Amino acid sequence: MTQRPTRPRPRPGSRHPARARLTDGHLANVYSAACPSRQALDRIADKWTVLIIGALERGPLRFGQLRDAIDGISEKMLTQTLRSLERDGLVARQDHGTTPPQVDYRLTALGTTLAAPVAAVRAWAERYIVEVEDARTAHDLGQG
Amino acid sequence: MTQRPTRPRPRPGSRHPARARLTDGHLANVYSAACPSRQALDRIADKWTVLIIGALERGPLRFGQLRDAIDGISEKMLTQTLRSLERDGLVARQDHGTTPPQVDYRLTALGTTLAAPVAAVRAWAERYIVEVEDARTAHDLGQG
DNA sequence: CAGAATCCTGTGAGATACTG
DNA sequence: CAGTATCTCACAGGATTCTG
Repeated sequence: MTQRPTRPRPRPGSRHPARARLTDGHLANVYSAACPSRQALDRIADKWTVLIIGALERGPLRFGQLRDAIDGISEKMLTQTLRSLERDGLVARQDHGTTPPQVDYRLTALGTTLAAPVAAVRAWAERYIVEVEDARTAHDLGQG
Repeated sequence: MTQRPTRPRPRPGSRHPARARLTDGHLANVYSAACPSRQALDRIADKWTVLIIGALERGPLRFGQLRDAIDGISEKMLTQTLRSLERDGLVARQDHGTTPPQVDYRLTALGTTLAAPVAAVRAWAERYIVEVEDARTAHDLGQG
């Protein structure tokens, strides 16, 4: 999904071996893959994560409701992503212990803080999708 | 990366066949995978996309500068993602036609509108990474 | 330098079946 | 209902080499 804990570690014998310098502060916005906030980004910048956070924005939902709300997600990915979000303290899982089982998911306080940025991205997508599509068809026409 | 044009199309014979209803407006934030803004999201919610947009935020960069600025990206993924961004009208490529070749990339006007939301997400990551890590270790300790 | 072309592998992710 | 367990495979994506 996104957690790739056993990332093969960029082999030292690579062709672009770190490329060390960056002598001046010219490229200040460099942050290494090891940088914690980069890892957080890697986690957040994920399709299903964004969609789940978005779906939970308005309140708790049950497993099945999430599955239905997020078109195209498989139960497997839903479960996996929810587990990750739970682990990262963004989503809380509440099992009511009833039978048939009833479990719901809600954003934690931390998760709520993420909802705003995510909503901004979604808003962008909704606002500018037309421009993107236009650019795309224009580009494709140009290329044949 | 994100473009998976030949996605095997969620087979109609699937076990959760659309699940049709959603009778009431209860889950208003459902948008199907076919919905355009969903597709835009699928494109945007990508690790490399976010990082490239972020890197170009402050001004044009050349290919090598981007490669160096974005730790962990391979030349292949950089090229691919740049091509996609170009196609979507978010990034403009300028080839100076010199030898040795010199090409630089900059955000288009459209791309610039995306920089803000993306920056918000990055800001979130930087601000809350600690909480996420804490939650994670707490959770992992709880589970053994 | 900025890529294109190739080869190869890990894993993201769907399909299916089983269970309390 | 809310999962878990498997099997499977396409493809994302890294490594490497080549070129104008």
